[in-house]
Amino acid sequence: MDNSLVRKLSSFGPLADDDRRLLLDLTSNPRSLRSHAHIRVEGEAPDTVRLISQGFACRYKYVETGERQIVGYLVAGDFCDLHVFVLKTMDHSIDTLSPSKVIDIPTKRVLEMIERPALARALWWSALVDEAILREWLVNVGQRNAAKRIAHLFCEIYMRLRRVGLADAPQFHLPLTQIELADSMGLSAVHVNRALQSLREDGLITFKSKRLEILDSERLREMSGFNPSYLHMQHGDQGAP
Amino acid sequence: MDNSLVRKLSSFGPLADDDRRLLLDLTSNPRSLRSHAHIRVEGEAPDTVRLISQGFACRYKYVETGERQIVGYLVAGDFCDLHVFVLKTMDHSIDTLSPSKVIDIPTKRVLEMIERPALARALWWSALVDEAILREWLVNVGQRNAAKRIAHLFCEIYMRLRRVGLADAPQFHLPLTQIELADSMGLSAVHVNRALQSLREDGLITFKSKRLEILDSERLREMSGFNPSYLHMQHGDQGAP
DNA sequence: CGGAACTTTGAGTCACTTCAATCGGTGTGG
DNA sequence: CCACACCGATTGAAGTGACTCAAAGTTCCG
Repeated sequence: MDNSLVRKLSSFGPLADDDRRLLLDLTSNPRSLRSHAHIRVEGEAPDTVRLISQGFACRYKYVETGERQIVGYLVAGDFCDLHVFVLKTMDHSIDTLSPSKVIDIPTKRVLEMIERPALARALWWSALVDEAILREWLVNVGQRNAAKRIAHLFCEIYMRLRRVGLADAPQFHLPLTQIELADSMGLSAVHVNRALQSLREDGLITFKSKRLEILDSERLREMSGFNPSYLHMQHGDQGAP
Repeated sequence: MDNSLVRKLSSFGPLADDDRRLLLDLTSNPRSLRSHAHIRVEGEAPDTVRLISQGFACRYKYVETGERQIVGYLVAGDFCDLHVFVLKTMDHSIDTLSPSKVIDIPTKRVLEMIERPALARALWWSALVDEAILREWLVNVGQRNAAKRIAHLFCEIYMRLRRVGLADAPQFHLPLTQIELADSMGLSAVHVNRALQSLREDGLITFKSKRLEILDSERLREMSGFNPSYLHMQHGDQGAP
């Protein structure tokens, strides 16, 4: 028996059976959300920890001009917020990008998790990796051109999906529009379109009907400067297909 | 009795006397570092938690082209790494930017801190705020033009220095070169220079000999879209001078 | 079938880059 | 105490990656 959360936390280190069982217990009874539903809204004060159990979502923030910046994607096994007990309000929002399932973990259960050293460490690891991903996005947007940014993002998502068992082959469902890609990478949608064309012309990817295929993952990684070490996958494969 | 760490954690919530005492105990015996010394190097495996007790430092990462992206600044009271027990290696480096003092907190002491609920929450808060700052940097670099990015950064640093009692007036020591500003904001040094000129011409700041003066903090905040809520300062002032 | 949302293309513009030179301050060794 | 060297700040000029605007094409879906 297995699910995305268990798989993800296992990529940090092996879990004992009872820890695994506790995690599996949590994930019963998910709530279904349609595409483009609000999971969290900036300013609200969550009193549970919310977990994505299926689907895709994104974190984002609006700026004064009305533009938005997507600051991260969430896939199955990712926590929306580990704020409970600590931060009063959300400083950003989270929306689904596809029909999804989410689980609300009541604070009581979170405490149970934290009391188990292995799970406490695994949660801490998960938070540190989220932060490392954010750093890498900043590097990406700050230093790379459009094609490289997008290529780097694709490499990252591929690795993260593999980690939870959702992308055995370098070919997977990726429910992003070019507009959403633009909002993630600090680019205009028009320019994203042209950058994608160039990646296609170079034989690196195809991306059509929300389906991404990585044709040459070695070259994609190299041209984008992708180095998966920031994902801190201490166990399991480091990615070569 | 007081120090930067205590002040910073107090901006999250009041501390009991014994918690405060424990924090003060930690901060005896700092180690002095010259300017531009390495605090942490990408790839190393820290076995302590390192804390900046005086001075300025920056986190950064190099990309394949040899450019670097600075992904954050550290001021007195900031932790370099809360990785211990969890992450094997550093995925980025940290250098001082001025003569500084750092403190190594052995894992034993970290455990003592975590055993106290109030301190555990305060550390968790500190980590969550670091992540929020990173998100805001991504928004900044992804969505704003050069002058606004720099203005936003100045607002942030001002708030963070106030929080630890290092900037009573909107005028303080800021040991950054234009090159470092460029590396932070994803800009060229030449363009940073011109953006600074425009901020000066608009009567918003002066910045000379590593000294920043904010002439009109209200307008600086407004033009850069700075909203301090992401710093989650639940106690203490929210910033208007 | 029709409309909305997304993708693609073209043309013109602009923010930011690169290259290159100069200027200024500061530390150092003779 | 001066001369040199070095680093950072500044300026100018030319190039370009990415943007905006606008229109047309395509896909999706009720």
